[in-house]
Amino acid sequence: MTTGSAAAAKGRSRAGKRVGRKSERRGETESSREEILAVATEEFAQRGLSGARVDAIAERTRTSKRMIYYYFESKEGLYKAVLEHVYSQIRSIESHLDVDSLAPIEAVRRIVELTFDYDESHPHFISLVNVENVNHGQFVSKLVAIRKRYSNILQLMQSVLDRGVASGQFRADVSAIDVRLVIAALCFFRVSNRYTFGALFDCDLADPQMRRHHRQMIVDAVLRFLRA
Amino acid sequence: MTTGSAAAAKGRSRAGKRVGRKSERRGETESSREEILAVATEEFAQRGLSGARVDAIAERTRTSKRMIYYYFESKEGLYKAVLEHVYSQIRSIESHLDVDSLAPIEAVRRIVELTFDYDESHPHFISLVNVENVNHGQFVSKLVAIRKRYSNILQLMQSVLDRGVASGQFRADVSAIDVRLVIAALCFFRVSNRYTFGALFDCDLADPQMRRHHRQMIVDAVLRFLRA
DNA sequence: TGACGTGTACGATCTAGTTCGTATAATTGC
DNA sequence: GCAATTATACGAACTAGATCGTACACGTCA
Repeated sequence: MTTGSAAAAKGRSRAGKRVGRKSERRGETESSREEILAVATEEFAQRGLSGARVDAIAERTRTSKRMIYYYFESKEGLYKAVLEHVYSQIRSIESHLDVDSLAPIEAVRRIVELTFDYDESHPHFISLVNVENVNHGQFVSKLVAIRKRYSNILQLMQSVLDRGVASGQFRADVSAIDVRLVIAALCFFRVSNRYTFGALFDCDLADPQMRRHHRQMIVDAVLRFLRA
Repeated sequence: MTTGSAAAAKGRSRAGKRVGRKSERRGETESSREEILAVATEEFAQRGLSGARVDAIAERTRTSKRMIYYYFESKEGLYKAVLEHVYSQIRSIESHLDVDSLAPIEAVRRIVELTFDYDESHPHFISLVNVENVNHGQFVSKLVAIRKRYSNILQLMQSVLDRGVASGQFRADVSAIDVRLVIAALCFFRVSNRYTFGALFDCDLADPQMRRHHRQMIVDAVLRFLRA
């Protein structure tokens, strides 16, 4: 078991190094490990942790099931890696944006738009978060690196709020976490519940026109929520 | 297969009749069918469609696996029944409420509060909707009876909006579906994402104080969203 | 007697994980 | 500089156990 971990860890760095060489040989940019991860992301997002089949993942890669266990040790290990990967890709959306250089209202608008666009263009991420919640979040809670990043997001949000309150544009009785919740809920729900909401209310949330409309609407809703 | 369906259909009405008798005999109100449905609801909500185990469901009832297949034909059939059951329990929340007798703002407030309270007290429902969305809503789309009810909800909402616009309290450029989306998103997300959101932002959304705070906050957010 | 309701035991299949073995590249010893 | 050894990357086939579903019972009530 200990040897197993060590082997996997080594394999990881090796796989990293390998990219260049192998890509020359095969004319591909993806190492086996990365390919497995990409396919597994889709599979877990579409079928859930228990619904995903290791064999199905293996078949869709150019490599074999053996390699999944070689690199990730177990189905659960692969799932964890997928989760960590998609969460780390967000890279604290806010930190890509120099919110401090924007006026509070403009900063909030940009944060909402970024969140909206990210969620809309990453349905796999949304789906995986859903899967994780169905599983009572057993695995997210262990992603310490990710959690740290999220606390930064809150701090950034808080600074924007503080400036808005100081300038008299925002009300003072809203916390950063509240705003995050409102923004996340409005952006996330559209994507996560597109199938049930779409079916029950007979509308297509993926329609570009609807999407544009809701993008504006959510920005507006959040600003109204914050306005003094 | 046709006979199978017929048997199940008969079984259903039979089971219905049986309730009284059996409850006298065993001193219980639940028929086998209802007991299976209740246990399955929990199981599917906690583990998803593929994660749920028929044997596990059977073990948790006072009856056997045979009866699951007797009444529901298959695991999928049981899942469909569970979904239909939880969706029909909502019974169009709004229709329980005589919105027409309330002033527009008050009507919206009550609708939000009802939605909030329903979602908070039915985490299994939320979880099942999640499961269904991970599965691309293959089954909701077939629940025609449910879909009809939801279109009524929209009509009720529209009438409230119309009155609000007429009285000058609400703005005119918001559709019933938009409001439904905003309300649903804000109420649903708190419950559906309580594990991931809680872990990442290090807070407990189930905390009663937090819940009370958010209940008020969401009402407020929706009203601010609608205000002319 | 015959339809309904129920339990037990079993089978066919699926699936996570493993075993054994190979090829290629890296490293070491001389 | 080259042979020997070792480590990494990979594949095919297999196994043990899980899991859905069924065959065949038996009882019970009208």
